[in-house]
Amino acid sequence: MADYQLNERSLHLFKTLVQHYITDGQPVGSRTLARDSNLDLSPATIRNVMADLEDMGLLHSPHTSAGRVPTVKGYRLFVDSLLRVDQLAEVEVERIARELDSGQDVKMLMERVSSTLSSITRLAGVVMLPKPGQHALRHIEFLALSDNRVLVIMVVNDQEIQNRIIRTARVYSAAELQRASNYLNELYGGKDLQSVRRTLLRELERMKNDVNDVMQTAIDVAQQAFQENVGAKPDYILSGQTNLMNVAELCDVEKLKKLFESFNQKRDILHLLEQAIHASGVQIFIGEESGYEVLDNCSVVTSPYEVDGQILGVLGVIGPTRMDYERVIPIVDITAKMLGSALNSRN
Amino acid sequence: MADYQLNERSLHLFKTLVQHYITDGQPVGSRTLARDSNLDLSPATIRNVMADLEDMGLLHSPHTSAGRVPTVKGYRLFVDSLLRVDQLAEVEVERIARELDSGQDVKMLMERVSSTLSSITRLAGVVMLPKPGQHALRHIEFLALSDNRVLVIMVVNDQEIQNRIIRTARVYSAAELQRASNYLNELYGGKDLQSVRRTLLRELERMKNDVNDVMQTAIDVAQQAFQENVGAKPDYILSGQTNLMNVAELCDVEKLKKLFESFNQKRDILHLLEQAIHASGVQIFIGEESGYEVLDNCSVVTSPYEVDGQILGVLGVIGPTRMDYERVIPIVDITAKMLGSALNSRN
DNA sequence: TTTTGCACTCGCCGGGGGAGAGTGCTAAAT
DNA sequence: ATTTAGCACTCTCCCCCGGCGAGTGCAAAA
Repeated sequence: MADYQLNERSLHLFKTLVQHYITDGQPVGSRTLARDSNLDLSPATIRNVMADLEDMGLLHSPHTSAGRVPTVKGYRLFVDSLLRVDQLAEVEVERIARELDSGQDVKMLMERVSSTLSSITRLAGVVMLPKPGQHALRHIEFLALSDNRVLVIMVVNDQEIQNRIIRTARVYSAAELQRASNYLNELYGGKDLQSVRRTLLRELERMKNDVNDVMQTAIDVAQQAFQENVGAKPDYILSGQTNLMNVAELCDVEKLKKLFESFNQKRDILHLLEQAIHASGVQIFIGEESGYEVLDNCSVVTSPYEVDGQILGVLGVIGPTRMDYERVIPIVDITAKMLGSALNSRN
Repeated sequence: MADYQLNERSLHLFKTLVQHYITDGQPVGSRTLARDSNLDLSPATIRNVMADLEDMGLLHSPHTSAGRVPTVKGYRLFVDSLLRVDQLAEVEVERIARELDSGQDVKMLMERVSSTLSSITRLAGVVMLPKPGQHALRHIEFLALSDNRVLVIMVVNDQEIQNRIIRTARVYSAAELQRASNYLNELYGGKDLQSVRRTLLRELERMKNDVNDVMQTAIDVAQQAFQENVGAKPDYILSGQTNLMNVAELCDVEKLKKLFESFNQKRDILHLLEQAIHASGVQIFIGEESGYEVLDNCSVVTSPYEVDGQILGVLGVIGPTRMDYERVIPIVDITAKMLGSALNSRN
């Protein structure tokens, strides 16, 4: 068994083949490739090269007499070594910037990003919300409602607002609540939510009965307010699923159904995104590589977004394995950077 | 042309046919109907009856030699006159109650309702959020953020919280904002948001320069806070779209795509729901009756939900025309009532 | 090393034909 | 007068077949 080598020519042919396949979706044969490659070679020669590439596991024939199609390994090689990523056209950059510019709160901004990604790439866009543990408590406020209910408003990171309504054991007066919130703001302003919670619990334990009224109220109420759901689990926003229906490979209703169900269940996608958050820069999961069978025939292109070097979350798109990487990659890249600076500028 | 009459027998046969078609999805022929009707008639007789029903426009043959299928008019007759709606089993009522019971805020509750509807009926559930104009301002609060930004928190109807961040021309101190909110709460607490807005604008016009500091601040800030988006347009929540993929009639990817796109664009669905909100009790839109072509082959079963006789919104399910009305109708009905009382109990 | 020539393999597509389901009509039965 | 039986007919669905086109692999020539 000769150990095959990838010379310039075969690489060029391979790259041409992949590009052709990405735009067409059809297996590409030797004649077509001979025409497209600008190499002035006969189909027969091309066939020999293709046979070698197939032996190397980069190509694959759906059946005896159809052209060749890239394998997962082939895509890997393509995106890792062959792809040259174009600079994004100025127009597109501006378009992204424009779409992102007006945003009320963070969640809305994220929705914006997701739908922008999906409409520009014509794939499904996904954005994972900033992961928890990064939330610094900026301000907390209590508001008495009727029936022992208290509205808690927390401003975190100076940009995100969380509300919850809690039920309390007894009625608190507006003044009591005011004092409690003053107390908490003073003591814990700027601290991380998780640690606030831990500290509060410890405090409560240590002081038991031996506390003054203000603190008693504060701890009582705050304890409930921070319970569990603090900075809720990271979630994601998905847009443009309909775009996936245009993709021939996914036109099988059964497959599509599975995919959508997995979107609903969130688990698989979330795992994948969590994996992606640790790497920096654009990352590409090709087909089965993701390890989630629902994502067979799909690739996921992600990039984390960050503020002040702190990675807050990850965004990207989901599409067919044969998506137009040359276009998608810079879009995801730029979008992540712009989201980062958008988040930055509002601090 | 004899004017056909619907005697007991033909009605019974018609009803049986519709029920059969609803469970099977297959055109039903004379032999099948003869077996199912318990009438001890031969297929030939049935055929005569069916021919009459077809002449009346209640049935329709997909082609010469397939059985019959109900027309839209047929469905109308069926749901209006023939359907006897079963009491919902105790178990199911409890299930709905259980699914609805824990709910933090209103939006979450609505999401809950929508997904409950969809999982119980195995169709797509939809809930329109309370329409605007019903919002009584309970409390308003301002919180200074950095960079001339102010967080506005409004509690409306004592249950729903709205946040927005506004940018102000100059920096306001916490004390100023406090006074402004006191002022607004005092003057406008309990009033409808829309009318608050109108009054404010008038006020502003009349007083121009001749106002004291507190009022100036209050009006300045409040004006922005109430701008446009007050009580945002009514929106809706949709769950369980995947269920629609199970429905044979909708398995055509093109059709499904259109439907989903219309869900995303919201317009059509929203119009329909707005129509439904004016009627009381369960309402059923069958196929093309809705007037929206995307909803061809679909029916929409809705019911408004109300608190204290005040209709707040509407909920329902979307499914294939041949959905199981006998089951779906009481479910929608009960759910609307339960949502009403759930909303009531939190006041 | 590349090309030409050739036999071979598949998938796709359209036509043909049988099976099955269901109809409408007519004539007989009740 | 209504219901039934009989029958010819129609239409869909499905399977099978064969031709066509695209593409391959191999061997021999350039």
